[in-house]
Amino acid sequence: MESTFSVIAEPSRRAILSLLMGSEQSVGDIEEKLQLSQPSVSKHLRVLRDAGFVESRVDAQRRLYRIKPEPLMEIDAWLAPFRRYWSTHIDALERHLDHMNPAPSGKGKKR
Amino acid sequence: MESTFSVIAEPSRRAILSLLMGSEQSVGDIEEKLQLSQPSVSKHLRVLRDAGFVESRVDAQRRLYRIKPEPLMEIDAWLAPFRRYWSTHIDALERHLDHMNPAPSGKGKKR
DNA sequence: CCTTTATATTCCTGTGTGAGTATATACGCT
DNA sequence: AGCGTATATACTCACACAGGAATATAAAGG
Repeated sequence: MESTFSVIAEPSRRAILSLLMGSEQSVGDIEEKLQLSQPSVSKHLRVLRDAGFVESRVDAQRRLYRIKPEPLMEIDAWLAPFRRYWSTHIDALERHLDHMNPAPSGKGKKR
Repeated sequence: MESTFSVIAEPSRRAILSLLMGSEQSVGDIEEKLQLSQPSVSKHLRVLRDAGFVESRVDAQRRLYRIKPEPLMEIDAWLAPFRRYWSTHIDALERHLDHMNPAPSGKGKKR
């Protein structure tokens, strides 16, 4: 089974998740709005569901899919320490935004 | 070239990024601390650098790698709308969390 | 029942990628 | 120069995965 991170490595799957953020959608809706083939949509939804990103409910012949938050929250949790890191290292970031200054002409590096 | 998201789909690369969050590290440091082969570390660092996640500076024979924030911030930006989504749909999330917890005490449960 | 609509699954194939091994490059030291 | 250390690259190989085409399953409706 695919890991949480590799699931969202796929652009179509990210697009599906973004689309589902608006409201629940049927397979046909997704197919049309994202211009994907029907089997492709079904297969991506399968992966998303297996990883817990979405769940479905039945509506006659259709299946309506909607987002489940947990896996994305998990990714967000992984990112959290890095967010803290930026805020305590803004200086380093700013230095970087300064762009590369002319190379230090000296040598004398050691360790 | 690999997309920002697929770069962090790789567990070793996420581990490298987490390690670099502490401080800059040489290839050998990473190799030892993460128990990876040297070529593997170098190749992952290549991918990370090509995608802008890290940069290196030279220290004698060694290369010291450190994090660059931009790509992770980009991922964080993609995640942001979903975060807003949770906060406006906390009810649904709570229902879900309720579902996995035993009910506090004698309250009616309907389902 | 048979047909239509909606979705899921199977099979095939090409492509990309991670790991391992071996080799190349770069730098420093004596 | 020659050696040791540190890192990068090349070359397999095996395998996972996305896409397309065809087919299977499911539900509704005449």
